Amino acid sequence: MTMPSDRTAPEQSRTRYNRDEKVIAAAVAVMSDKGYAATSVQEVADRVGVLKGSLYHYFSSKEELLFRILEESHEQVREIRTAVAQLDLPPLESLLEYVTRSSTWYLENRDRANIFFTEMKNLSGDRLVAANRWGREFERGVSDYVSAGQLDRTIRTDLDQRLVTRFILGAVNNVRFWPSRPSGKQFGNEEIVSALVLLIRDAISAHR
Amino acid sequence: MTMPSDRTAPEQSRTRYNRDEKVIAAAVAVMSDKGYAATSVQEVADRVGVLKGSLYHYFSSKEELLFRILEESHEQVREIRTAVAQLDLPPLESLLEYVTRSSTWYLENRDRANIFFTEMKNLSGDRLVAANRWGREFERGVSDYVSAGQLDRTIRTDLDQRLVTRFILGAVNNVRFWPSRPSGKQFGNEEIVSALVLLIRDAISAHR
Amino acid sequence: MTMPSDRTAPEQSRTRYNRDEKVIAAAVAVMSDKGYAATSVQEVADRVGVLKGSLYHYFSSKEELLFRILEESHEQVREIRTAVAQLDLPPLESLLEYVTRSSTWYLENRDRANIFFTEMKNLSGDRLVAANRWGREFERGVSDYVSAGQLDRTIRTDLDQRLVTRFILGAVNNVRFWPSRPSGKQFGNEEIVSALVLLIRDAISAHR
Amino acid sequence: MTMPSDRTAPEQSRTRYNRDEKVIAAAVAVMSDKGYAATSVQEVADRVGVLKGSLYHYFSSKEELLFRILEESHEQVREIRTAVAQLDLPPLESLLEYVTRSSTWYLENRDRANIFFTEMKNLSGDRLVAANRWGREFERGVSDYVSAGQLDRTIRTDLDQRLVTRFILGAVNNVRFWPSRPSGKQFGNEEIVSALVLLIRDAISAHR
DNA sequence: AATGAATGAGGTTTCATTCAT
DNA sequence: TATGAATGAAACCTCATTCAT
Repeated sequence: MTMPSDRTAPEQSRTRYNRDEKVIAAAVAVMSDKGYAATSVQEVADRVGVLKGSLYHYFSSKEELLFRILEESHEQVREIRTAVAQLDLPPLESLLEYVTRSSTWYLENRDRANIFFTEMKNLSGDRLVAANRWGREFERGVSDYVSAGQLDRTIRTDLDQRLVTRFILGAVNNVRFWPSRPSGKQFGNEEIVSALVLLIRDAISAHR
Repeated sequence: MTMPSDRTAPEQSRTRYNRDEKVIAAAVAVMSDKGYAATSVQEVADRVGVLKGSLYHYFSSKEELLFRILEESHEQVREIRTAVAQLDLPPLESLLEYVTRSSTWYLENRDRANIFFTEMKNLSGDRLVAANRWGREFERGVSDYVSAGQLDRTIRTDLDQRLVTRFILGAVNNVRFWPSRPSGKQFGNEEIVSALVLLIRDAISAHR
Repeated sequence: MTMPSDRTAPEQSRTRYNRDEKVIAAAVAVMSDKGYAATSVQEVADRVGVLKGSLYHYFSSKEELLFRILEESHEQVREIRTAVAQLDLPPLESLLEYVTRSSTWYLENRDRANIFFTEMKNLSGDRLVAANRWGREFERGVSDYVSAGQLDRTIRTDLDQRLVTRFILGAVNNVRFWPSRPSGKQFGNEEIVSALVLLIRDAISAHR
Repeated sequence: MTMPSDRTAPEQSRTRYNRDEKVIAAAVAVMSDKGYAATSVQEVADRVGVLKGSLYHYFSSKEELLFRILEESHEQVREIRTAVAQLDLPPLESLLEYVTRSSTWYLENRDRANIFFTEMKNLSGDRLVAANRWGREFERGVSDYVSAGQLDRTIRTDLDQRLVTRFILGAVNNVRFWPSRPSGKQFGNEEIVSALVLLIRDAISAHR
């Protein structure tokens, strides 16, 4: 809450920041694995290497910890959307670029993605309201492109925009379950992403 | 820990059977909403209208209750697969028929589907092993059709069978999030399913 | 409570009696093994082969079941004492005869003896009062012989009668832990008992 | 299930150590009185003056609490055995010295002795295995002396060593029931112990 | 910042007992 | 007699959170 004084700021804030991130990283790992409700603060503390009580210097509650994780994920995906928007591509290309980049992020951050897509329901009050807003934003990011793509006839118009949007969202949200390569004999992230893009393009484009 | 044995004698009593089902229905509703871990036995009991302790006449543990729910869902989806197999259609048609029927089931049993796709991790021991086996079975159901479809050239061969399979599974598993029609102004289940099938067909078929 | 009518009496009472005994036998086995408090009515019912609720036709409560077991044991040991008294032997010989017979009973009824010596504390109210009376009676059975033996100089008089009595009681109560012969290579009951008697005699007799 | 590891660092804090001991002392008192199974964690907590949940800072389970009590008792009796062994007395004298010291310990720690001799059966898994090992150790402590005493002809050889051993163990284990002196009109511990030793010596020695 | 003891509410589960059938 | 569903209290244990140190 209080700003660090000028003199000690760089050192302190780095320390603080690192510790915050360490806690978040630990929480992400555990919560992705067992789910928010089944995760105890104790387990997170164990992983960080501090005592349970000490965590409360960084987070006011378990729910806030979840919120911060979701917020970070949301922020990073939003940046992807912003970056894609600045490329000024035609709708379908924008959409596919967005699919490419966000899928890549999900694959590189499987644990965070898991939490993002399954644990929102554990928030309450204002935090839940904020998270739901993110969800709608996220959906709009895709649905706007779909609408535009139908207008310029690059995306099929025989299906309602909402259905096409859901289809894309579902396919993208699920990449995190695609086979990874723990031992090198599976697929790389780029391979997975280009397959996904190919399939989505063929599913939704107007030309066939 | 212990595997559930046969609980209800077949004829034993309509009453008993109904009560079992009532408990399962209550648990499905609550667990779909809040998740297994965040659901208390108390809440399920309240919904059934009995005392907490009374539930243990029907289920030996909360985990067994979850297992029974998953088992029922598995059973019903498996029946769909069996029925489709008996139609003796060519691979791609079989696959799409299977997509049609299972998607419909997911839409008509959204709560059960939610639990099926997100709460397996809460099982342990033998029950977890059994559930994982279902998961693999389920995947095989799709992946066998994909392989056959690639062999007879009706399904695209430019992508590895495992990637195509995952894409389909992801799309199907996610129908449960598609916009339903609580107030009549959304889509009907058939409409959703035919859109899904159309999109999947265009994504994976060899002809374009 | 109600006396059976004349006609059906013999049959009925035998049945009833047998069932009562079956229940008691089951309870003895389980309670000796796990202790009264750790024994559930369910386990007793399982062993008898009836449902839990049915046991309450025979016993009004778990505590009464325990009481009946203790009462039976007490009764049988009391009969031993009476029989010995009727032999009209001199004090030391009476005492050793009593040790012989009661030790034998403990060895032949190890489970009942276990319960008799360890589970009385689980009774309450009137039943506890009655059981404590048995305990004192039991002790008197030995202590009277010791006193008489000290009077006629067959039992050592250098030790207070109460100490000698406790010593004997302790030795006798503990025979149930002496090595039995599950596979024939241990000792028989008679062998154990005569060793015990020999040792006690040498410990307490006045002549040495 | 899991074996208890080292709980308390040696120096760690007087406070912690004391609290552990306070909890153990409370548990000893209650469990000796009512038995392990009939003792609720609540009762122990009440006696310590903390909330039920707080006890779990010191012990991971009720069973572990029992284990710790038994372990402490075992440790103290083992030290007695070690001390006696270092006196380098002839077998019979060693045995009687051991009887003297351990009986004294039982009399001074009646509650702990009660638990030690009756509640082991409530352990399970590894803890039960460990406790059974103690039991065998304990028995060996006596039986080795008996064997040696028979070899050097100070202990009677007309009875099998195992029977003599059991007799001694039974007599010693039972001192805890001998009449104590709550109001001064009973016997002192030394008086009880010397009577016991006298009786055992006369029972088992070869000279008579 | 960190500790770790303590809290207190709530979790799952067990169980003796009752009772309508 | 027998059943077995239901009860309701109480059992053991967990856990997010607080706070004095």
